[in-house]
Amino acid sequence: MSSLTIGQVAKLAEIGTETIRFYERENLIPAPPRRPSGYRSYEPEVVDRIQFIRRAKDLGFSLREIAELLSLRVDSEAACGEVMERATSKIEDIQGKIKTLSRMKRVLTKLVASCGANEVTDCCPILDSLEGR
Amino acid sequence: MSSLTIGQVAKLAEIGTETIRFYERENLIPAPPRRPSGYRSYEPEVVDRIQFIRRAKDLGFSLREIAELLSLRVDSEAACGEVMERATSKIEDIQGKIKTLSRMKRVLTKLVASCGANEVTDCCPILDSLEGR
DNA sequence: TTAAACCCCGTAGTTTACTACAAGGTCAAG
DNA sequence: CTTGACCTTGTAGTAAACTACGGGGTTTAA
Repeated sequence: MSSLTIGQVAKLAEIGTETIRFYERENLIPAPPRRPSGYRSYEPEVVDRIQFIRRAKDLGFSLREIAELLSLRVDSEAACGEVMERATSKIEDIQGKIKTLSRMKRVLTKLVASCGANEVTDCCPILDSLEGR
Repeated sequence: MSSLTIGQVAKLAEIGTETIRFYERENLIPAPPRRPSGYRSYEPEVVDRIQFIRRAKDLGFSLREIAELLSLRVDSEAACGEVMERATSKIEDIQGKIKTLSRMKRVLTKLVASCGANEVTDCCPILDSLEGR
């Protein structure tokens, strides 16, 4: 038996069962088939999908944006162009985030370095001056 | 006169005046001096700070975490060690985000590439399979 | 000197993303 | 064959981060 109950999925994905149902209502995960009793019956892959949602959320994507990311696929030739367009814009978005994070990291690294260098009074660059663009 | 009213700051930072007051209440920006009338009088640097907050928020940091980031500085020798510790943990956090974003970008790039390659039926890798750890 | 545009404070409402019941049905171990 | 852990739906409550009033005082440009 490769199918899981909602509770088993919740445990594997380290998330509450109500959050899974909430994601189902919000169309972030597909409604699974049901057992005769009405219990949801999940394939193990749903765990990956939930973990993807969690990671994306942690990166500042809203659930709406995550739904868009998850819908980026092509079934028919016709949709290809539109998907490419959306994917390309997401890539730019992501590239921007990476750039900002890299700058933040560089400033923090400098902060740590100057702290270590034992510059006694007022020894660290202030983070305030980080992002004046 | 280099000082700004809240409305001028709001316009420059592309944000509402109520949000600025909200950030003040939440200690994300310092309470500015007042004019005799009670009007807030800002130095232009506050605009940078607000933009930093906006960027950090977009990267998935909560306002609490942003407040922490903004407080990373050292005035006395004593605080140095603790600041270094906090900064180091933030660097790791940021590094993790960069890594996940890079993976997302790689998968999306592959998606776009395979779309362009004109693989007609079911031509794109599904994003579902993105983050199985 | 007055009217539009701005500021003050306080409180209340909204959106997003959960999180917690309540009332009841199901399953599996002893 | 029952009991405790688990599932169902639906509704309501919460936390974070704004956002929008209302009732008033201030500035500034005509």
